[in-house]
Amino acid sequence: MEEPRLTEKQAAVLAFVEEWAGRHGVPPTVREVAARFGFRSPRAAADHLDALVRKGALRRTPNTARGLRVVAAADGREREEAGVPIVGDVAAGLPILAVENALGHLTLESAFGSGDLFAVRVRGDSMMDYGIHEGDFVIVRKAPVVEPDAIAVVYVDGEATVKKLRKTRAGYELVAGNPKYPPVVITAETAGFAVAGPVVGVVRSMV
Amino acid sequence: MEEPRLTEKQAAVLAFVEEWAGRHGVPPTVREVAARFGFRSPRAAADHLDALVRKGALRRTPNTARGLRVVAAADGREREEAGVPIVGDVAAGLPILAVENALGHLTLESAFGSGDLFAVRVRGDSMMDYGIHEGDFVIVRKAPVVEPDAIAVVYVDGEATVKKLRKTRAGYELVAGNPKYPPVVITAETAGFAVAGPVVGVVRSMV
DNA sequence: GGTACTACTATACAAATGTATAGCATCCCG
DNA sequence: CGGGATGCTATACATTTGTATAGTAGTACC
Repeated sequence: MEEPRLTEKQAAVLAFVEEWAGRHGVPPTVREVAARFGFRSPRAAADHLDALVRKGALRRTPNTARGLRVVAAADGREREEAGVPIVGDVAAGLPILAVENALGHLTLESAFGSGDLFAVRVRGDSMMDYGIHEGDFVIVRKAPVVEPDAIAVVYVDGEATVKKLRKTRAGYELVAGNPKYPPVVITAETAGFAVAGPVVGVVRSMV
Repeated sequence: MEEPRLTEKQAAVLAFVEEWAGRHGVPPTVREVAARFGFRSPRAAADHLDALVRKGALRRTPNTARGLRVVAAADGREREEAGVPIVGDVAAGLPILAVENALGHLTLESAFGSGDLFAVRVRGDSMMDYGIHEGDFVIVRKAPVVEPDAIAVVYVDGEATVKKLRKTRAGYELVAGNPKYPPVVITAETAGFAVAGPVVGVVRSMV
């Protein structure tokens, strides 16, 4: 089954389709391919896609939005162990492309420990200054007490929030990571206050 | 038991989206969801999808064909429960302590897609303004091309860095997320320049 | 009794998107 | 030399598809 070789342009289109699909969860449209390569006509992109189908690298579903499917990966690679390989630091020269050089594998478990964890999604910008943004997942370890000045998820009046927990004589002070929001004072009398646990990590998906 | 984060119907819709995406390579359209459940109006399906988004189980790209993305697997109950349970948003009252009410499970794969990923640890404060801090793990999808203005890992002169990639006529401009660092101009002549791939996520461990 | 959420029907619009038609230019191969 | 593949521009449909508007009904909750 000698598939005809792909031209440079076709390979580039195929790589783009793969990348887009991975990034967005859905393959690109004909016009999105055209836009990426600066084509002024969707026909140009469609031509390439059709060529890739003809050569067996791609499959298309007619009359279907984003009806693309990569059959042959541009660089036949395999999926191995769980997690994501850690290949080094960015800022020091390193041979990233060689996955063999992986320093280890990053998994949620390895990164955050295997305690009693849960995740919540952050809404709002109240923790911006601590690098926690809207849409981030915050990983919390279930625990009734936290260290002083730890960032934690707490319940106040039945509502859950992420805040920096500062211990005071009377109780706690909940400090936001954004000057827009004033601290909240918690005393023994404050109803509906409870500590869910410290934030042990943040996961942000930018896909 | 009457605190199910997802209703039965919503869970069914989520499961269908997952299944369809697996079988067809692309997520279903609103109307395809409607057809599956016998809805006579696309609105009914859209309602469910929106509800799933609101509850954090799904993500949608507006005005985009098949712009669905499953964030939290629906079948975490009966299959392997890898990852960390997602229990909701912080800022809305929610019964976090009951893990049974989980919206799904957060794994690196579900969060970042299933491409060819690797992780690197960030050094320095050059991407501070984009919420990427020293010590963070940056998740990168191996790809030779990235979208305009994407944050990506690139090699310059054998050294790897995270930067915002801005396309220029002559080549690229590498913009740091910190005014302290001036942009780096890349032309065709620049030696040792290569794109590792776009940053698709950030993982920060604060343990 | 009112409000909110779920769960739909029905209709319609506008944007997103695949596809068709018609050319033009280059390059390789027999 | 001629034909085929490549690689495009330009324009125009016809669907496909997301979304908006307007209702109806049941349930839960306070």
